[in-house]
Amino acid sequence: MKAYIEKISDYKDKEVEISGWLYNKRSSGKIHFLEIRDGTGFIQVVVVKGQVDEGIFELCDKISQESSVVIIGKVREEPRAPGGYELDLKSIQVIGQAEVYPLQKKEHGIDFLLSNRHLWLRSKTPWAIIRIRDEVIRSIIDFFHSKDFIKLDAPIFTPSACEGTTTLFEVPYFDQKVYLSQSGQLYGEAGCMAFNKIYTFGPTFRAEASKTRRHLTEFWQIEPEVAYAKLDDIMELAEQFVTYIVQRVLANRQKELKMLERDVTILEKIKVPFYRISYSEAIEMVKKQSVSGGEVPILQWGDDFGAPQETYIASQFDKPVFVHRYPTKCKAFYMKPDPENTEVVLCTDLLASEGYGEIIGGSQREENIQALEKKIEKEGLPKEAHEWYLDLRRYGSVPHSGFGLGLERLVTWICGLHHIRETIPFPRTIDRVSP
RNA sequence: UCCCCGAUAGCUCAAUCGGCAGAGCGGCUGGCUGUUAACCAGUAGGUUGUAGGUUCGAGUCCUACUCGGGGAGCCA
Repeated sequence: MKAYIEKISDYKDKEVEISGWLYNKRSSGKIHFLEIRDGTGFIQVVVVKGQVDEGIFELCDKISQESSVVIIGKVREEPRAPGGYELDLKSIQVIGQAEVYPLQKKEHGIDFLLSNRHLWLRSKTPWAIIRIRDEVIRSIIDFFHSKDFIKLDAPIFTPSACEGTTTLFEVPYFDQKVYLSQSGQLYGEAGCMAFNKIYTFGPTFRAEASKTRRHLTEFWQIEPEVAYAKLDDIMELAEQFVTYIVQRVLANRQKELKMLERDVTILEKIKVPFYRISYSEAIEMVKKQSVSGGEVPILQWGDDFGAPQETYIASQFDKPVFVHRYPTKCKAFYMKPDPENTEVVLCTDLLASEGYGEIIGGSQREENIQALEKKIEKEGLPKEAHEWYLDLRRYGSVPHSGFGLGLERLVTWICGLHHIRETIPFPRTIDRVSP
């Protein structure tokens, strides 16, 4: 009976056929331990001399790492085996004998691993991370559909910049130039006026010359946009959203979190409501720690937070924290100023706990056409390119709000990783575009 | 874009003051009946990133370049 390793406990004491690859081999003269992976999991196969054909025993000694094999064996519960189950081998067929495999069971440098990303994906750590990423993606889709959001696919080729042109990738497009999308938001705003509640989910591109553990040039963004929603409404939506995803990963990907040695007690605390502080309160927090001898440099009201301040603020909370109402001059043209204080805009950043930093940025959008036109002019953005966007204010404008979540930053935090590049199958960074 | 660091065997790294280029892993050969990145013995494996310079002598010092890593700013 054909089986997958992921479901092997369903086949206790039964004979199964597994199609996979030889992950590792340990041998002890008259007994071989083959660690087999089939993409769904890993399992140890035992081959004892005298209990199988002499030919099979000899063959097992010669199979190289990562050779593809189809094996038949009996499933047995075994406390000594990693995973709790092992297979007593009946027969084995080598489909493709592998050449000497470049990746070893010992430590490698990051340059070598990234150059061999197509093979590295087979190893346990990347395998666990990408499976958690998949669970996050499924959760995103399930969450929004359970709340009757429509998935709206924003274009990748865009004629204009959303927030300036310096970070855009320019590509030739017949006789003109277009840019790779760095956000689906403006299209999302059009979508929410047509469908009320929408979300976009797709790859976005930023040509930022950033060389940090938090940046990719190609990353996936989720951007819900809701008609008639105010800032408080989308903060509620955002905390429900993040909570739902984290709890789903905890429910369905325990094994993978354990492989990554993630402290799940921290994740178990991630439940609504999250903390909410204003930008002004955050500035005060930073000042206060400095007065009492802290090392984080203080900022004046009006400065944007740097990495040390953001890390400090997030580290003061055991759950993610919303920082809302930033100074108007720090933020994008489409954000609506707070009617109670026009020095600040109705925006919010969600900072993940443990110093992982910003995972969400959102705002209530400016719905007034005169105010928006003024902002576009002030920031020197091309008016013609934004005409269709201004139409959204001409024809039945309403308050509306949305946010953007970076998938890879979320996965980095959930997995407790050091670097964002491990959360995407084939990372694109400033100086690496292959494999 | 700016600052810092690195490049030696297939991989991870040593090499004292400028003085014979070395180990572990992986490969190959042999041994081992419960291994967990198995272990033990033997063995092959090198244009020290590239170009130039200093020196009796350069992996080591100097200059430039290439590639990579870490961080800042900016951002998700």
